[in-house]
Amino acid sequence: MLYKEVIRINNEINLKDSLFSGQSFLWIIDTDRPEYYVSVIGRSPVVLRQISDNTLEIQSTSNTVRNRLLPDFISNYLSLDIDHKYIFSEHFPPLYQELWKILGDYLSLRILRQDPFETMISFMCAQGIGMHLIRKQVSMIQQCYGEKTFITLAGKEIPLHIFPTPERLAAVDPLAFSICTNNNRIRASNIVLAAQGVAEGRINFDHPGMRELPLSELRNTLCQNRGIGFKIADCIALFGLGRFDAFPIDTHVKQYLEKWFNSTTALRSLTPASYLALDAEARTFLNPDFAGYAGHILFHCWRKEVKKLRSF
DNA sequence: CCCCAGGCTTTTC
DNA sequence: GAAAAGCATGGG
Repeated sequence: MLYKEVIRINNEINLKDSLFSGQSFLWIIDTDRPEYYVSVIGRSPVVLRQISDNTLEIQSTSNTVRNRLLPDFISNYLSLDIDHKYIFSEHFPPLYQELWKILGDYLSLRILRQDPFETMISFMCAQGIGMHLIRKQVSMIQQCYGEKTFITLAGKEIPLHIFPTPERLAAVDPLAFSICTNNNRIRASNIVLAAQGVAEGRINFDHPGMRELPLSELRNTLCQNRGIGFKIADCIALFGLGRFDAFPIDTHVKQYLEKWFNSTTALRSLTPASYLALDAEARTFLNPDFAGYAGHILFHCWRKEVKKLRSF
């Protein structure tokens, strides 16, 4: 049965940039109806469309999530509970006036609260390669190992794949799986090991405290797994565990820290030591509780406005 | 041909 | 300790 509703929100949102800024790699656009964005959240196929700055149309044909709860479900996913005024402190705009003007168009970017397992695997695919290759890997994992389902949109059935469960990925042959990891066998093996960790309960994202641990402890815990370093650990925390204080530092973040914030630390090569130094530095001009939320807005703005990247 | 992409691990000084 | 090489592929 089709369920459709319009939800109104307090803040503005840029839905497309929020979904396609590279925090989730799983949203697709139906070429016949490019204004509709389709994906599976949890195990529920969902369709979203932006109606105005602060209204969205949401659709679902699934009863996995009780449909009457869908608005709350979507609100949580899009972090609509987070007010814009928390993200940057009041001291920020006067200190960085030029940057603040450019950032204006990007403040409506929302961070998604995604599934932690999906987030972990997606960002393990993101080592030293371009965004399109990352997206290719994640969608191949979905299509090769994910359960197939459908969403009905305007009478047309669109096929979709649910992201595979930890148990499914735990059971695959790493060598065969490497066709999904850009032929990188080490990465394939690391992902299978991580999936086994989740399937066997050694990695437990539902563990009480996982979302309250001090950031350094959480990061060190996640880094126990092969293929996960500081950056990927922080991405899992930020996008998968709703830890908006986690501040992942990659090549782009390093670049904008130098150019926009005159960080001399950012001139050094990115090592564990300089990573921690940059992390501490960023918290002096970003609100520490929302450093990663702000960081993702800066990241997306940097890539689009300065690097002129079209595909993201 | 080069260098760079949402890095991490191993080896070498 | 810090630096360098290896991993893999596509695009500028």
